[in-house]
Amino acid sequence: MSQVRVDPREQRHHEKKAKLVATAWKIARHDGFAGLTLHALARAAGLRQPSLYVYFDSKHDLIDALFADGNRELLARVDALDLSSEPERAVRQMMHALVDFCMEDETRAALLFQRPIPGYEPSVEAFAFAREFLARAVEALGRAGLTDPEDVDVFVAVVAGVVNTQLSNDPGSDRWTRHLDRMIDMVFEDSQKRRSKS
Amino acid sequence: MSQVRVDPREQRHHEKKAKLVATAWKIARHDGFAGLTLHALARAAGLRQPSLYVYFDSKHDLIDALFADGNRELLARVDALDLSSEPERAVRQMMHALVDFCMEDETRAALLFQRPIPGYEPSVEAFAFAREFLARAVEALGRAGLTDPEDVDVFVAVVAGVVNTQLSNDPGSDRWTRHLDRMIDMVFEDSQKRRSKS
DNA sequence: GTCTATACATCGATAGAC
DNA sequence: GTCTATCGATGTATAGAC
Repeated sequence: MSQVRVDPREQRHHEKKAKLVATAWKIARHDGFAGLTLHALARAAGLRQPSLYVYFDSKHDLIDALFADGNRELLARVDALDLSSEPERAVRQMMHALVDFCMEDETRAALLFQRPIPGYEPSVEAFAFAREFLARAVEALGRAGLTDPEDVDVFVAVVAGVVNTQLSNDPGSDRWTRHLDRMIDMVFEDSQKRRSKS
Repeated sequence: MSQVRVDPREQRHHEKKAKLVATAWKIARHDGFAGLTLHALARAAGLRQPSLYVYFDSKHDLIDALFADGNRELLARVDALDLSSEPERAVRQMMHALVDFCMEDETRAALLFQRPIPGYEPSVEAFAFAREFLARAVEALGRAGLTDPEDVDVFVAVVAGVVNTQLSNDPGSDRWTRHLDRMIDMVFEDSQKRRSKS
């Protein structure tokens, strides 16, 4: 982090790119991804549409920057947590952070966890952040004794179900998310029961 | 069902419309919803694009016909089931039918249960079929003793989680769907435990 | 790095003849 | 009911001057 990107030109470029990403989020939140066009972004940024190609190779490249940015933020959020030493509690903490993260910005959650943009597939680099978050979650689950890959799959499906159902059916309320702890406990108990059986 | 639509003109119109819907599904399955344009549909049907307006008022009206068609098929599928007299078993049967229905056609499932088309909102008439299916499911859950609305929400989130996770991450495999029975039982047991506690 | 100008491709929708 | 013709809007992307 010391010798990297000291070139002031590259620095300015990087900063402006970050500003454009922030502006793009603003537009997407306000008008949906359908409203996030290069013209709209340029207008909001006080630029002309072709000028954006200095910062993004293509529309998909812009979306990819948003995808990476969102996942980076999620990862930062999770890393900032003061995780409980009680493993199951730590898992609940982490999942609550995930749910809060999703609920505070539906648009961002949609980009990260659904496919709101036809034709866009995340690049491997952008996806690395998403994989990293999953790794943290799996790690936390492991500390809580939930190590069987099948149990992990079940856990993931349950949490994803809560988030997706809430976002799709009634974002803003807590009709489904309020059952998060109950559902997490449910999976843990089921996992324990299966372990004791075999 | 006897005096309705005997007019041969209306009959032909209705039949051709059904054919167009079938063709539209074919295109959407092959090229995604992004590839389903009025031009593409007309081409595949041996028509010119403006001619489609005889059958559909707009693009959204076409999508709505697909949405209704998919939900109608799902409802028919569930109604054709020979449900077990054992209530929990009947619920599992119904959910398996739902999962099979989703897995055999990702495109259709996406239209019914996600929002793959920006800007499209189902009409109330088209949505009636979806509500009807949900009603059948809730009915079956009730017969199995799962009547608490909160338990129903949990159940819905779990099943939706299985379907969505499978479709989003690895359609074609059964990595998540194979745990369907386990997860259903898990919710039932959790619900029973809560009932006995209170 | 930003601009003007423009190419190029769709797409949905309408008008009006047949 | 189907066609031709066409409009109008919108979007991404490129060329080239400054």
